Amino acid sequence: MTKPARAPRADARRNRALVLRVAAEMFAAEGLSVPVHEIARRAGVGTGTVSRHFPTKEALFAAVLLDRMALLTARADALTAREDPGTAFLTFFAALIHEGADHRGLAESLAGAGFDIESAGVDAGSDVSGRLHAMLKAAQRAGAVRGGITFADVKALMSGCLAREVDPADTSALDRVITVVCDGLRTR
Amino acid sequence: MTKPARAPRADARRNRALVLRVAAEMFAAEGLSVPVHEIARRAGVGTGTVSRHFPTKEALFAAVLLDRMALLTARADALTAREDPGTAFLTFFAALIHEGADHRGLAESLAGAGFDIESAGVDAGSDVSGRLHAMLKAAQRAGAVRGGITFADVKALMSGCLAREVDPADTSALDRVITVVCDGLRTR
DNA sequence: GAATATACGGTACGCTGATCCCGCTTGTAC
DNA sequence: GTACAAGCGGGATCAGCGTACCGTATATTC
Repeated sequence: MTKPARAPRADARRNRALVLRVAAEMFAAEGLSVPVHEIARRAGVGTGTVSRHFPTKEALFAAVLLDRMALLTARADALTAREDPGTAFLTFFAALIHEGADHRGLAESLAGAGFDIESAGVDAGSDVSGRLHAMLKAAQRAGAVRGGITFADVKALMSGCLAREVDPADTSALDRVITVVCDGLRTR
Repeated sequence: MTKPARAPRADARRNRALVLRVAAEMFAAEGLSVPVHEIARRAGVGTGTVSRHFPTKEALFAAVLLDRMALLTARADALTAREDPGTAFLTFFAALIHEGADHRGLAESLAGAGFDIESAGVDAGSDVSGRLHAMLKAAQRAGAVRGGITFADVKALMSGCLAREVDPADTSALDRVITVVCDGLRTR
């Protein structure tokens, strides 16, 4: 029933990987507004090649995020196992912000400008949001994070730290902002 | 030398005010992405009329902000006169965030998506940024706000509270986020 | 080495939105 | 009331971007 569908050609596999790598770099550096056309040019392929492997720009972005997300999920699980709930949550929170700072496209997506990560299905397999949510609840039960805060508040604060105003080259600025927010999240 | 330039016609003045009012509402409700075309339609005028009064979309947005900015400056001065530096700063900080929450266009602009307020010259006359900066420094001198924080950090945190994730209809969510950030800003 | 499905490059198309322009209308001055 | 500049509406124009298509090239299979 399911047709055998022989393995894709070697050059196709290579091109797919190449496009994915270039797209990751460009989304990270320039944000979601980089033209697909430009990604193709930088990868040295035609636009047709890009759109065949990734039918839409959104699909391309989702593919870029997928593997990154898997790494983050693993990180979350490690923290949950090793640290107390409060530390685990705040550390993962900070890690996600750093991730976004290295990745303008991701930050924009979190901020709601462009594609919606969750609706793009990126989150489906590697459930980063779910992990963060669970860690928040655990930290609150442990009394480390103030109780009124909702998961939506946390996401808002996260994307807040990634606002363009924060000079991405200035890591100390990012750390100051993270410190302010984390201290604010802690129980008084 | 300066030509007499007789006063503009009554209908022109009326139309300018009308467009300005409609544009303010729509930028507030929909953000910077609302088409100029749509503003004209809602105002019941042609696109030509809009572009004659305001040569570019950016100019229109700047005009919308100008009077609002004047109000905020006055508010800042009143707070500085009446309150201690720490309270004045944090209150004004919260007020600016609430202003942005009522004004999606302003929030987007602060977040760096779209026009840059400062380069649009909006801030030139009514110096809201300057006021906030001065209030921050005063609050830090008074020991109410932690010292390491820079003005850029404050702007980042501000636009952070305005991220799309915060449901604008849910004022309590906004207040929770503001509380977190303000507590984080205070000296330990 | 020949046959063929697969993949390629790049052009063409359609869409959206900002800005410009021009023929007509209307407020204003005398 | 008349003349005329100022102002008006909205279509034309231009630019940027994503997507679909098609003739050509090439990896794979026998």
